[in-house]
Amino acid sequence: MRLHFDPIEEAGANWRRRDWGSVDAMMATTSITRAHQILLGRIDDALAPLGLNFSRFEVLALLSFTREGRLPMGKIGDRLQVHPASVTNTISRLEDDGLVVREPHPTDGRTTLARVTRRGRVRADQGAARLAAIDFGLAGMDDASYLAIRGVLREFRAAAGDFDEPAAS
Amino acid sequence: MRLHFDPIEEAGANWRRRDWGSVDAMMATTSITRAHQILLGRIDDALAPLGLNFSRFEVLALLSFTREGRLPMGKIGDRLQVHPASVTNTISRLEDDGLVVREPHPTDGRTTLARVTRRGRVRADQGAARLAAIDFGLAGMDDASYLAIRGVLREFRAAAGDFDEPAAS
DNA sequence: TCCAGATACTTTGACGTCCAAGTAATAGCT
DNA sequence: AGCTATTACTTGGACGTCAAAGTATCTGGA
Repeated sequence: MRLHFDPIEEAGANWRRRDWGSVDAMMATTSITRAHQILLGRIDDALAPLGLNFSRFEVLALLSFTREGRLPMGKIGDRLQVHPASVTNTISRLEDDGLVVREPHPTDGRTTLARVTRRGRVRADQGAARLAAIDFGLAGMDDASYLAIRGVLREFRAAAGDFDEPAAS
Repeated sequence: MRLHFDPIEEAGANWRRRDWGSVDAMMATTSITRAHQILLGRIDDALAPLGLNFSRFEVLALLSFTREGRLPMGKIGDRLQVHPASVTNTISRLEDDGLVVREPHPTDGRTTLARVTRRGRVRADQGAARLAAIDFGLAGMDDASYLAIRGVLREFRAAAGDFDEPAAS
């Protein structure tokens, strides 16, 4: 279904007519929401043939970046900003596919480590190649726009307390 | 959990080290994903006291913008870019709360109309006020950034076929 | 040493979204 | 009119996320 007008501009006009306020913020937020929806759809489509979705791929990539290819479940959640229950679920599915294994922590009995397997590393490489091939869903956008988005949103994420700003702002 | 570094910058460094390609696109997409996550969390928190989430609010707002306060289910899905099954679910829940009613289409027996009730209109107004109060989750961002985001993403959405560009590009 | 509180993960249940299949009604062609 | 394809919505199942409760383990103070 292709609309013959920009639904966000339309919403902005309605919002203004109603005098509901914060029109520019509404349009910006809605733009981000819609862009996210498009991107996630493309990414999941690209990864589907590998039996991955974006969440699973992110975990594989994160593990493969570490020195020993493993992390405590909790750290994975912290890094990827997902709920512990979601980590449990994601790791269980990756384990079912033999891309990850669970290991006990050597000294802390509470902690479970997830370790990426050889197959998992291969799968991560394949996923990365597929994502790069579609420019992470952003295909067609120019480099300046990449940087603009990243810059504006980095500021936003920092203000939201997503991470500590470096001392020298 | 507040990290002491920007996880996206970190991911970019790892990605580059691995030579996985499309680093700037990866960082831009990840930024959008994370921003969306933050925004949706704030918005749903703001609407929760009203028994709404963003999806439900969007439907109420959309209906209240129409001349007669009603639309076919399918049109709602087209406008908000959500699956028909999701529309069914959302409308059912709004109906349970008395914010919307289903009506048969006067001439087309296949079609069901959703109509916003008086209570639904009030609830939409309340939701809009709450969202405006938090600047749609973007609080703290300046007006120039709103416009920058909207401009860049509008181009992206148009390229993605989200809507037809006006003749004079 | 012992125990209360904190930490780490899992389990259960509620909710939202999507896909695929099913039901009902309309539209178009003959 | 009659038949077929299309359209509109709903239902059931799979999956992902989150919150809250449960289990196991660790930590730190008495």
